[in-house]
Amino acid sequence: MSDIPNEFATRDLAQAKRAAFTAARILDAAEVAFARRGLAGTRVREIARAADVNGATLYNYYPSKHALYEAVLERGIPPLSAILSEFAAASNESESARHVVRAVMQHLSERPHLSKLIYLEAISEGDFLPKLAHRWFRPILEQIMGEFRVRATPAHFDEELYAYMAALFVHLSFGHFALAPLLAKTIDEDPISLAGVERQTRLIETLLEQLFPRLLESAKEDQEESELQRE
Amino acid sequence: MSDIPNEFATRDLAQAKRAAFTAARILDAAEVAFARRGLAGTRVREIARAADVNGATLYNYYPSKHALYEAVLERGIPPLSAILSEFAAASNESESARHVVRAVMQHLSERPHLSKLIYLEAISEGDFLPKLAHRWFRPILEQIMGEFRVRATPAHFDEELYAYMAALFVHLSFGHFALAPLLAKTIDEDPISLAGVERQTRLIETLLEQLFPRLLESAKEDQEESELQRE
DNA sequence: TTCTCAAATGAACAAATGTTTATAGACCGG
DNA sequence: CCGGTCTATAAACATTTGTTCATTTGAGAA
Repeated sequence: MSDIPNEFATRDLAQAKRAAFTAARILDAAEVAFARRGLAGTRVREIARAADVNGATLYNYYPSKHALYEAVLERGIPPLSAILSEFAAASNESESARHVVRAVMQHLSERPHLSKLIYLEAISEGDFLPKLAHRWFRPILEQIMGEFRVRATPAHFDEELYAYMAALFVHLSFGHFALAPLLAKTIDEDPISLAGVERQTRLIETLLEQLFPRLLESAKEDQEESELQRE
Repeated sequence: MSDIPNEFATRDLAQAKRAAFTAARILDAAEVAFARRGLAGTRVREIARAADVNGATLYNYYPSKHALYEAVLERGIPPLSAILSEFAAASNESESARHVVRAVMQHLSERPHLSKLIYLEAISEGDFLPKLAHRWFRPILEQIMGEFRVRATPAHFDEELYAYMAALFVHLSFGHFALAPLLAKTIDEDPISLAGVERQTRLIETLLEQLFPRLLESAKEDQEESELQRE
């Protein structure tokens, strides 16, 4: 099976390496471009120029602009899910929520385009949105729901309330990177800098760990209130 | 000054009305389109089709696609600022924060494109972003800073921390509408429906009114901590 | 060096883009 | 019904768009 003639093997290996390199360069450039203007707003030649290849070269690796766009998202999502499932395994320890927050924020600060890609896809209601919902957002939701069911409270709430709490977490982490350019133009500190990310991370940590039980309590009251009103 | 010949006046009035009507129809269609795909991703003909006018008609009212885009944003921002300044006037009563939240959320649910426009402009770092920062985001920041300075605590924090708290509010209100399509694909309830908006409004109210003093306390500790570490 | 073959390219294509211009249409006072 | 004036249109323009294809380049094997 592995007895490919050596001459060919080494040759193919070298070529495969080169090919992989350009493919990656194109994918990186595409990520940056798509994260700024979205699928419809990005020009193929612009990606090519940024990747320093001819416009036609791009089509040696990806059959279409749309396919390239999907490739960008397909590469971006798994690591995000990985962070969650990693902590889901050992989630019995009490500090786990704090750790997830830090891990997510650190990952996002290393790949600041991800948040923007997700927001753009959501806002424009693109073709990829269903996949995004099922492969990325639903797992987050499940994780947070499980977390709260176990630790926070004996009472249980509608699915929707959990979903909104999961969304709250997303708003504060992913949203921070999506809105960063606006915040940057308003204050002096760069929200994407180490200091900025650290500050936001602490804010989320404080909110989630220390205050969420209270939030649950109060939400319970709200819910009972509105159940009363319903009668 | 007002003695314009009557014949002309009535004629002009009727025509002005018609013109204003089409101009508004174009502006509305443009708002929807730009809120989905942003400036670069939106096609002029697409706006024209949605407004049910010929592509050329559009240029009788707006000199360029870019100008039309700016007109959309110029119309959207003032009401947002108005909500704030309205409550800023009578902000001594204790329930004011709660009222601002409700007012903002209600306004956004009536004009759900606004959030998306803002997020798109921020993400793509468009030409309008500086104006957005100074005319919309900075006032919010000032308002919230003032609020906290007066009521919350004797200690004071860096400008940046206040900014991030203002941003927190924006994430949860505006971000809710921007991310709504994703949330909608993940759960059953439509986040933009009356029930959905009400739920999110309560979440924010609970968070801000009941929990923010504690958040400030804890943030103060964090700050002192990091000041200690700095030495 | 020469040969081979995948990788990269320049030139070309039809369709779509933002915008302009010359013409037709609608409204209203006479 | 007429004539003027503003509004709306169809057709056209140059450029840019996504994509294809025939050709050239370049690195490794002989």
